[in-house]
Amino acid sequence: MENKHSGTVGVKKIAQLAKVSIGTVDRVLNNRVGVSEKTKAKILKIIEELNYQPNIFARRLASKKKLRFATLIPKVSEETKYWEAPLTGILQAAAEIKDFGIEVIPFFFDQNNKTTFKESTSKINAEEFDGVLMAPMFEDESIAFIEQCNVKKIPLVFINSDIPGHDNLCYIGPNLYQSGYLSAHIVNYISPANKKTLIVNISREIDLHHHLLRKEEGFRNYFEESGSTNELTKIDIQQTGYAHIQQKLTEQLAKDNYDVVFVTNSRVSTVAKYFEENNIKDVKLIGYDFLEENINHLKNKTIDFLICQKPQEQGYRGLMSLYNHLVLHSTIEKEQFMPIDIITKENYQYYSN
Amino acid sequence: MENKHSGTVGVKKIAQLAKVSIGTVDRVLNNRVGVSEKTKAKILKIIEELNYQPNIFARRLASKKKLRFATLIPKVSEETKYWEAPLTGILQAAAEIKDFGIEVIPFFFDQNNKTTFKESTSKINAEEFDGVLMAPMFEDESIAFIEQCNVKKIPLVFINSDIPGHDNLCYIGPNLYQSGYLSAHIVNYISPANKKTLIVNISREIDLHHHLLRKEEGFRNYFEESGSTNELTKIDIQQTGYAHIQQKLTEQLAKDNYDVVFVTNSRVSTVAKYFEENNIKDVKLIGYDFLEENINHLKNKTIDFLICQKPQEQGYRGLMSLYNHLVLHSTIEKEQFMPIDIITKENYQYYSN
DNA sequence: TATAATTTCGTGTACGTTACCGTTAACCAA
DNA sequence: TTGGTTAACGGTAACGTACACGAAATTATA
Repeated sequence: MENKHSGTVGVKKIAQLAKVSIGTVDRVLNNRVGVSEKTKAKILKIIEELNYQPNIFARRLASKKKLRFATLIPKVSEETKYWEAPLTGILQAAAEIKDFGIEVIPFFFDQNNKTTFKESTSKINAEEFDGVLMAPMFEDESIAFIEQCNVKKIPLVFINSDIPGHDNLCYIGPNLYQSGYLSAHIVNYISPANKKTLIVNISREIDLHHHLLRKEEGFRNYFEESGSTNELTKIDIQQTGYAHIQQKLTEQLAKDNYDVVFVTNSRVSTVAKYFEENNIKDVKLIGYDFLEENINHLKNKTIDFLICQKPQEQGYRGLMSLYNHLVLHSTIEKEQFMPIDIITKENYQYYSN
Repeated sequence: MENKHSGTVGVKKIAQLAKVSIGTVDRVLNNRVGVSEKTKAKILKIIEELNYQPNIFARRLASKKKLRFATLIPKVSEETKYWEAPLTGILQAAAEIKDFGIEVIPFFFDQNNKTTFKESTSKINAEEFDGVLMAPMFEDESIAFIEQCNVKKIPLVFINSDIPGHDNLCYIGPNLYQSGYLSAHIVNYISPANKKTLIVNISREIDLHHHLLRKEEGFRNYFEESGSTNELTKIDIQQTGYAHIQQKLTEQLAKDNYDVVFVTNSRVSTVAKYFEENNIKDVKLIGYDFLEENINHLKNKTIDFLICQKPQEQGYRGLMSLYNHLVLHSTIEKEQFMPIDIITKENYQYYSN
C-alpha cells in the first residue's frame, strides 16, 4: 500500500515509477532546465505510457502565473454599433477565463482615424502583453504591428477581417467572398431573370475598402458563373452622412429601375431609411449585420434579408483561441470561418450573434 | 503580517474574522448541521461583506463528490442519422465536464418502438442519477417518467421537442411553429403568387406526429396571415420505405403540377432521390436538417433550402444546463429556443451544427 | 589533486477547500 | 455525583501541482 491513490496518475506516481522526485518530474513537465537528457527521456516515456493528463485544478491552484491579453477593436460609434457585438463576446470570454489567472485589457480606435489606431498599437507594444486580439482594419499599420509582435513572439489573433500572408496565430471571421456569393444566390432566388440589381458600397476610408471589394467580387462571380441574365450596377458612396447618401441614391435611382439593392455592409439601414422616406416598396433590399436599426427595418419589411456572421462569437472565440494556445497548448486552426447566416423577419428573434 | 495572503478571501480569512475555525465556516458554507444560529449569522454576514466566492479549483481538487447524468435519445438508425448530432453534442459536453467529477451515461431507444423507450426509462429510474437529459418523443410514457423524476427531485432537461405544462428544468430546441412559419416565408419568396405547394409528412409513429403538425400549422398560418393566393395541399406518408414513398409521390404528383414541395422533416432526401430518378427539376424543394444525404442533394440543387436547428448544440447545451444548475447553482432559462438556420448550397460549408 | 563552477536532483511548503476525526461543554437522567 | 448523549466547534490530512531552496553529483579550472 505504498500509493493509496493508485487510480489517479499524477506527478507523484510518475516520480515513483521513474525513481526520481516529483521536483524532477515537474521540471520535465514544464520543460524547465536542470534535468539530464537521460532521466528526461525516462520520465517522458512513463508519461507517454500512462497517458498522463495534468490536473488543471491542482495546476491552477498552485500556480500564481498571470497572463495579460490585449484586445484592439474599433470603438462603438454613433455611425455603427456593429462593434458592440465583438466587444460583448470579448468581455464574456474575459469573464470566463478570469479565474484562470488571465487579465484582458481592451483597447479601442476610431475607424475613421488611422492615428488612433497607431496610438493604440504603440501603447500595447509598450506594455508587456502575452497575447493580442485585433481587428486589423488598416493594412499598413497592422502589418507594422504584426512585425513587432512577431519579434517579441507574442501570439496575435485577427477577427472580422484578415491580412493574409502574415504570421499570426489565427483568423476568425467571415469568408468575405463566399458571403457575397451567397447574397447573390438569394438575389437570384427572389428576382428571376432579366432583372436589375444595384450594388451599394458605403464606406469612408479607402483602407477598409478591400474588405467590401471581396464581397462584391463574390457577388459578381456568382452571376457570372451561373450565366445569369441579371444586370449589375454599382455605386460607391464615400461619405457616410445621411444627406450625402440621400443625394447619391436619388441620382442613381433616377437613372434606372432596380429590382434589388445589395448593400455591402451594415449601412443598409440608411438605405432602408431612404426607401421608407421616399415610399419605395417594390425594391428588394439585402444587407449585412444584426444591428438594432437593421432589425427594425427587417420588421418593417423594408429590408428583406440580412447576412450575418456572428460578430459576438468572433470576439469570444478570438480570446478563447489565445487562451487555448497559451494555457492549454492546443493546436489552433489557422483560418476559422464563421457561418454565413441568413436573417429574415421570421427568424431574427432566435438569432444569437 | 498575520495573513500574508490578505488579498484573497477564503475560508481561512473568514474564519479569522469570525474568530472561529475554518471547519465551522465550511459547515455554514455547505449548510451542514452543527453550528449555532448565532455564529452562523455572524459568518454569513462576513461572507456577504467580503463577497466571498469559493475557489472552484480548490473545491474540485479537494472534493471527491461525483455526479451522474443520464441521457436518453433515439439511437442512430439507418432510416435517419439525425440523432448523431445531438449525441455528438452530448459527448462533447460530457468530455468537458468530466474533470469536474461528472459521469454521463447515455441510453437509447428505437423511435419506432415505444417499448424500448419504456425499458430505458425504467433502467434510468432503477439506477440513481442526479440529472437526466431526454428527448421526450412518446408523450404518455414521457409524462409517466417525468412524474417519477419529480418525486425523486431529479432535474430533467428536454431537447428537440417539448412536453409543455410539466415540471422540468428546461426545454432546449426549436420553436416548431416558427420554423414552419419561416419555411412558408421562403416559399413565398421563391414562388410568387398563384402557385401550388405540396406539404409532405413522412412519419411512421403517430406519436411523433404532433411534432410535425406544429410545423405544418406555422406553415399554413403564414399563408393565411399574409393573404397569399398560393394553394396548399398535403399528404401523409405513414410508411418510411422508399417503395411506398415512391408510390405515394407518383400518385400525388399525377394529380397536379406543384411548384414547391415542403417536407416537414429530415426525410426530404428521400423526396429528392425520387425527384432525381424521375428527372423532376422545375419543382423547388425545401426540407429539414443538416444531414449528409440532404447536403448532397443541396449540392445537386435538387434541394433548394434546408432548415436546421443546431441539433448538436441542443445536446451540448442540455447537459451543460444540468451542470450549471446542479454544480454552479445558476438559474436556467426555462425555454431555450434554437436559432432557425437557413442552409443553401452557398453557406452549408460553414454551418456548425 | 583540490577547488570552483555548474548541472542535476530532492525536499518542503504553499495554494484553498473538503471531509473526517477529536475535543469541549452543555444537558439530562439516574 | 456520575455517566451518557449530543450539539458545537477545532484541527488537520489530504487533493495534485508549482516553485524556491539547498544538497549532491558532475564537470571544469587552477
